[in-house]
Amino acid sequence: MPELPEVETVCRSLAPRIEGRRIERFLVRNGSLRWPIDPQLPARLAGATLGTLHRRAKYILIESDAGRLLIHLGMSGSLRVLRSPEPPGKHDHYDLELDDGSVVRFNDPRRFGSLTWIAPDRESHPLLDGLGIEPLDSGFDGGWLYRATRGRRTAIKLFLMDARRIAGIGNIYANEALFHSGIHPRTAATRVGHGRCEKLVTAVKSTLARALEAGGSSLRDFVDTTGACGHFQLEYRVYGRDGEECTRCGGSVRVIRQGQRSTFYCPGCQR
DNA sequence: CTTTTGACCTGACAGC
DNA sequence: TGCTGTCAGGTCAAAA
Repeated sequence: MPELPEVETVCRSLAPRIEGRRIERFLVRNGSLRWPIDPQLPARLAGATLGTLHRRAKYILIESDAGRLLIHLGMSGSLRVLRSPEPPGKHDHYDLELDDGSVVRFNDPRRFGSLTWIAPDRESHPLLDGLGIEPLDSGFDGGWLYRATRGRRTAIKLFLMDARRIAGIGNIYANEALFHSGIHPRTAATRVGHGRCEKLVTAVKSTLARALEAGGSSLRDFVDTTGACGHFQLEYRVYGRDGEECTRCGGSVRVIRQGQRSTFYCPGCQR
């Protein structure tokens, strides 16, 4: 579930509920996530006051006077804010109990998510170092993409998804953006010229922005309730539509494998 | 350095 | 019904 727009939505929804709140108790039920949760973490953060939230790629950063929390939702993670107590489920791995009685609860069946900590005296974190440009930043433009792809023979779709180049474009958005820009996902990155770089950047930005709108609207109370997805999936042109009719040319959407992930595209529209 | 592959996990679903 | 295999929104680490 957590794509970049969804992580952004979670941040926006979470921020007003937790900024300025104090952590009364930090309860870890199962610390074996992608990386084990530091056993010292609950003690270090008990009593801390939470500050501003930020998103970097698909990471959620939460400032506090005892250091920063770095949260990743992985493939199946979600965060909810509970207003009244509720018995924890099988995959509810940790709770942040806040001073207003609410509980921030992390659920993640596959446990690909993570919770790490950046000490107050540390500038950054190894997981954040080396992340590429944010796709919604103004610096990410056609010229940037053109320069960055010169000499790169990897497929353009894999390039889009390489976090050390561009941070936060997931499988869905790579597929959708390539469809909207008419580029075949297997095209060598270095063979995408000026014009198509411009087009691709525009497609990436508009697809993400559109999904943020869609996610934002139906995810407004995401952290309060069920963790249901937004409705951007209703706008998928190729993702998950293997064998279905292309909405643009009427041809058949195809699926191939790239980097052990499924790539969906329209052979008629994408060259 | 770049590119590819394996690994981490559970759950849902298709096919037998 | 139950078994087996495949796939899933991510991404790091190791191998090639």
